[in-house]
Amino acid sequence: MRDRPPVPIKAAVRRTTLAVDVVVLSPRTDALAVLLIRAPASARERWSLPWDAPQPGEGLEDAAARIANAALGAAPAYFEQVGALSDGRRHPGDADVSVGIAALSPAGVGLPIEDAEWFPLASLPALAPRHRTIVDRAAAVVRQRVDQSPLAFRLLAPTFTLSDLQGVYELLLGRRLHKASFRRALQASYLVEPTDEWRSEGRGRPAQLFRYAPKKRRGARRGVRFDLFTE
Amino acid sequence: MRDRPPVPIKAAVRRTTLAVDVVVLSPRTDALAVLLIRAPASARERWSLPWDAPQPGEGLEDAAARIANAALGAAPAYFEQVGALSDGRRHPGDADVSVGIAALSPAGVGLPIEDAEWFPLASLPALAPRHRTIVDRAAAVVRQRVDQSPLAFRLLAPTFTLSDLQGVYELLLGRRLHKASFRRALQASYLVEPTDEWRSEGRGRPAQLFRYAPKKRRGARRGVRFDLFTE
DNA sequence: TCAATAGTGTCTGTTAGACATTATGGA
DNA sequence: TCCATAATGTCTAACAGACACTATTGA
Repeated sequence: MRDRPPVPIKAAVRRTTLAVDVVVLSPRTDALAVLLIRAPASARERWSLPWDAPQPGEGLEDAAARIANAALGAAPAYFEQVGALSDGRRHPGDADVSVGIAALSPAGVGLPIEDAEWFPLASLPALAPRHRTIVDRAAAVVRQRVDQSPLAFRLLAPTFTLSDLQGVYELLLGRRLHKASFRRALQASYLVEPTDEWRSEGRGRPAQLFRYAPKKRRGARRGVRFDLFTE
Repeated sequence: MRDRPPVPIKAAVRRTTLAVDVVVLSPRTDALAVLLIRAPASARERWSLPWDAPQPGEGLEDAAARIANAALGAAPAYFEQVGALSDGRRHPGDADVSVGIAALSPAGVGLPIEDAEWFPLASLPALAPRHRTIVDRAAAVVRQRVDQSPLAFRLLAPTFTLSDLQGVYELLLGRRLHKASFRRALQASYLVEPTDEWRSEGRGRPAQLFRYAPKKRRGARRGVRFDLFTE
């Protein structure tokens, strides 16, 4: 059992082409939307994710910020890495390895450039296979981390109503939530504080505006949930 | 507002040096342990994570499997990507970008090569700064995903007692769990099935052996938890 | 006045943790 | 016999969801 290949302690590092592919997500008209840019006529698909190679010395999140900014016309509020992919799937720039990054932006922020457009997550046009995978993974990552990470608040303006917040959670989770339970749990979490402003939208009672203001508190210490469902 | 930099639709892809850094995790004597390999005398730190550049055409997980196999002498049971890093922190091979991958292996599997050793997660020797970051992130990722992913079962032999399983969860979560609650939740999850074998270890009543055998079931549909704790 | 939305109080079934008890082996 | 560990039953407090109700605005 001692004739295994030696450990590559100081292996020769090969050179690889690397792309940062950004999934800019934003709530648009009752659906999560992705920002896509029009591809040149020569490309096989007509749309693609905003992407680029990182500049020398530029961090991956910095590159993602630059790329998102160029397409959206504003800096997204939050970045979450989706992971690195180097399967055989085709990338528009034929990069060997892609780092997928989800960028979250509130509705109505920024003015996308002429060649960019929002598409609902549920009805995307054809994308290069690797971009398709990255979008799917980004959506999964965002859904998975929504209650460990303040993701939802990054899809909202600095002040928001509790119905706004619940709406974002419903978009992210893809299902309706119970209003009273949602507010009770939110109250117990000390994540938001009320402002003294109210917003009136058409009919109905005006809603109080809140802001994200998490209070330090000890972790929940709850039991194991075994939330694996094999589908 | 139209004089923003053009979108890099077809940017020139630069070449980058890429490393896959593997955090092999295994339960050893009541603590999670990481497999490190002895670095050459010329290196600044005496130990490092097993790592290598991916071969041309080799997927990242394939590379991680090859690298882990070379150090551990056996294939780990599970891989979970930790993410890509390209901050300025120093890497033993000076790679521009590292992809960190956590590899899980049951206790007692494999025979580490001569230059490899297990270190408890809580008392690691000095590592190159980027390796240190990757280890910390791997531990965080594993802790975070333990109830969405069958991680715990990959740190156990194919059959195990419920006390074994609870012990692994306690290692991963870093806290004690309530026995009756743990078993109730496990029962309700349909993740394990009993075998007709029993194991007697020293004193005490012998324990029944179980195996991981998840049944298809619908997702839990529970409410939002707001499990962000800012510490 | 009606319609629509915000926000809250109460009830009930479920569940997590505390505690106690039984079961079964080895020393 | 005693001790250690496995496995399970019961009680209780906390919680999630259903439902109903009040509050406050615009049409």
